[in-house]
Amino acid sequence: MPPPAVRDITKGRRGGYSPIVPTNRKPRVTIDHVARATGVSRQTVSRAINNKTEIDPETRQRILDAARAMGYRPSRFARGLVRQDVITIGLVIADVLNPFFPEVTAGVLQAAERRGWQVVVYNTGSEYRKELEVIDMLFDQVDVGVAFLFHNDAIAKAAGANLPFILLDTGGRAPALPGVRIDFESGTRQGLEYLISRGHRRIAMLDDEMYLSSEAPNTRRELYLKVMDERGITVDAGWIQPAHNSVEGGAAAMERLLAAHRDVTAVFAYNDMIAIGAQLRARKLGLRVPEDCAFLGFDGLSVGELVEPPLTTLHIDKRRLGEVAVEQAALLLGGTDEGEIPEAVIEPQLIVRAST
Amino acid sequence: MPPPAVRDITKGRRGGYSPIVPTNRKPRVTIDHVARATGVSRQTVSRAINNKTEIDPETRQRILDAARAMGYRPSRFARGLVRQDVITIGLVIADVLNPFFPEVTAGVLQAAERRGWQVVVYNTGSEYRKELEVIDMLFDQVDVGVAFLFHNDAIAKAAGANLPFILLDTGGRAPALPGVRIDFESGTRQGLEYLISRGHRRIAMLDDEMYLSSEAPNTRRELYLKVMDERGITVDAGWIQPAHNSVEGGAAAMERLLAAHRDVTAVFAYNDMIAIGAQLRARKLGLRVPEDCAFLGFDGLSVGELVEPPLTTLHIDKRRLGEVAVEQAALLLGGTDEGEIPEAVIEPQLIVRAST
DNA sequence: CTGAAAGCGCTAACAA
DNA sequence: TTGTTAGCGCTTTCAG
Repeated sequence: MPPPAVRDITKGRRGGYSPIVPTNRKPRVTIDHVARATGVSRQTVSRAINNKTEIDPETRQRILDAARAMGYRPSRFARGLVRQDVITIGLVIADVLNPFFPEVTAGVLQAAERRGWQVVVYNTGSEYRKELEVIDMLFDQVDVGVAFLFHNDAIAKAAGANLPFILLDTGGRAPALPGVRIDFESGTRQGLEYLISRGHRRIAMLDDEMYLSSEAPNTRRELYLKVMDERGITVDAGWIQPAHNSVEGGAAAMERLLAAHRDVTAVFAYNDMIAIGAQLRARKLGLRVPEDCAFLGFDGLSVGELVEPPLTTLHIDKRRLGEVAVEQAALLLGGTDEGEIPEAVIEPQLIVRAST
Repeated sequence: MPPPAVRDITKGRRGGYSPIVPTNRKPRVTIDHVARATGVSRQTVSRAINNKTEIDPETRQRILDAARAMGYRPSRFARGLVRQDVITIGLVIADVLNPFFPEVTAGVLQAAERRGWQVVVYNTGSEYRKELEVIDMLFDQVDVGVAFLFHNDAIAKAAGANLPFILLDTGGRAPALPGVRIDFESGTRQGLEYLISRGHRRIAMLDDEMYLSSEAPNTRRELYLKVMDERGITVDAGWIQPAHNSVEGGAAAMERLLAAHRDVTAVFAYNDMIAIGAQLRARKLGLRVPEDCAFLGFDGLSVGELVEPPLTTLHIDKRRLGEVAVEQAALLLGGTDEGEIPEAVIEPQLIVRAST
């Protein structure tokens, strides 16, 4: 037998409705309480709360006052259960602190607001475990997932989860899920051809270190190799440096690159954050930008306009990316079959500034 | 009598379960469907879905397979109704695109995740109507609000809404609601005293234009006036320029300032974004920073480290701000009375970089 | 204008 | 191990 004494105390405290000693968790005020307190039926309370017309204005006011005084708040669960209308979208991003994602989020929030949808946000840090966990959460808590997923296992899990799902950046992987594709191939091509047209040949690449071991095809690095090859430029293996996806990561990678290959004349970075860090460090080490070394980013973050010199970049319309994803989610929820969702493509645009 | 024909057609389309022509909205698969399909009670299905122990492994698997095949997904509403455990916090921010807020959001998301809470995000743009609207949404959709609110009417509404509510930045207003206070007075004092100690006297202020008509006391502008007065420095009205809260706004304000008062030697900006825009424009107009004019920001955004010269700023621990707010929300939900919530204060810290 | 009945989809408690 | 019985709190018919 378990010791009942202890248990009873606990129960007593939680369940006790002592009007003097405030209990820890206040019991919920329900529509029935309000109905009883005002001497009407709960339907009438419901009418008052929901601003229905079929109700005596006086009664309504009386009920509203009482409800407010009692601290009544309708349960969203009970409500949602009966009128299945509130739609919640689960937005999964890698890192709120990377300016790329707030812009995507802005697009998602705007599109969602237009439709009266809610947006729950999850941050994964692109960690394997978190990505898998978050899919379970989505499954339980939202009507549709819109997600940046790095790991193939997570994508596979999402695909098998019986949950409407849209990928932000389907990224050349097998189209297990509908979503938006960012045309990195076009971007990479635009960027490198531009550099080459400006006379650069020894073009280094600072890659996101996470993609070193990636199973994903069509990474920016592979596209870089492909385009360089097409142009008949032999890439020295040392030109490619892995970088942590951050300003500091870009700086460190640049330092390593310069130690080994001081002769590169341009740097093609995985993204703007890495490019900015690299450029900053290069200048600190005495190089002139772009005369000694040019820098090309990828993303088109607005911070690129603020650094010295302003960063040339392959601009992605991140806001639109978020909006389009929500539109696709709407199609999915509207009953369109997963296979029928038209592929949306975001095409990067070269923006030339002073860093090249 | 209403014309029934039209109505009937509508009803027929929505309710028709034609197996050939897919209807627009597929009817929800419920636990009962799965139960019937597998020949067990719905309780058993529930056990299988929720990984309970009291169930034959074989039965469980059979049910799980069927559920998956049928596309069954438990309703979060029905579930929430019975086990009242999932807590959702409504995070209201002014602008996702201002780097200040993603940092706060990071703190909120992290603290929420630790507790297993959901976070729904709303963006108001500090618009009067949106702020008011969002409070209605919160009231309906979340368990507790954590919000940046600019307009006093919105704060008042939130205070009267019978919803647990925490303010991010209570900002010297009447303590209608618990929340975190950012100690702008301390920050302003640190910043201005530092500038004065460096010999500056003609210190301009670029204020957020939204606060021109604000009812809030203790704005950064008023604190600036107060400290300058304490130091015996007479402030020329023209030193104060309103700026749109953005880099471009800061730039425009700086240009106006220089047109009228080229003799100022330092600029105290409402925040980093404005400071960065101002500094950029000043340099473009030929001023040397900090020799001709020094710049001091407020926020401590990481972008301040990337500009040229790096920005001196009053750093606010935004991440901690978000975390603390969630901790206060937890107290509120735990039953602590609103008045008992201890005031949390975030103290800005002067970070000296090359812009001063 | 108001109330009674029914049920949204699920799980906790109790029986079998 | 499984099924039955009660709700969770609300809104939607349908009667009065």
